[in-house]
Amino acid sequence: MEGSIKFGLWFVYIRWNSDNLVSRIRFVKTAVSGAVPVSLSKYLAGKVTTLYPLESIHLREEGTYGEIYRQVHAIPYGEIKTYKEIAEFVGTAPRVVGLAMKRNLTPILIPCHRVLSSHGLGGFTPDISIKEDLLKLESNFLKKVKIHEQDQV
DNA sequence: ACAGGAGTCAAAG
DNA sequence: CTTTGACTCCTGT
Repeated sequence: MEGSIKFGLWFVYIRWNSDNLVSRIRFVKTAVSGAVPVSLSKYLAGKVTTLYPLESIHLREEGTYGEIYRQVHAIPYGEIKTYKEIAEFVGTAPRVVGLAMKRNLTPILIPCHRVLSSHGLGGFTPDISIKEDLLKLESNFLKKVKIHEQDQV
């Protein structure tokens, strides 16, 4: 199954199967017909913090890249880590983490936007502004939650 | 066998 | 502040 949904100036394309296993997520300029999973549209609307029950094919991968993808996947919503931190945990070089992120077939699901460089944002394909938007989306959601909690006290 | 990354750090201009 | 070079190590060819 496949489909797309608008996100800012881009469309998020997604392809998945009946087991909620996602094989591809991509940022494209023009819409692809078809609906997307509810959890994805809610996430992009800033209404939920989890993509469950969607799962990335990368999590089942063997070897160094698999380790990297699992570590990145474990970064909580709204939090960030550096390429270096991930590299040290997995036991490899920061550049290898960068490479793995560039070849990430399922961004958002494997939240590569939460991995920044030591000095700045780091990169993002096809456009760095998407990375900024996703980070903004998550920090805005967390702010709202805080305000709501204060109301209840 | 080899070149190249979504990186990092120190040193120099 | 910006540029340069050394270091790193996995992947695709």
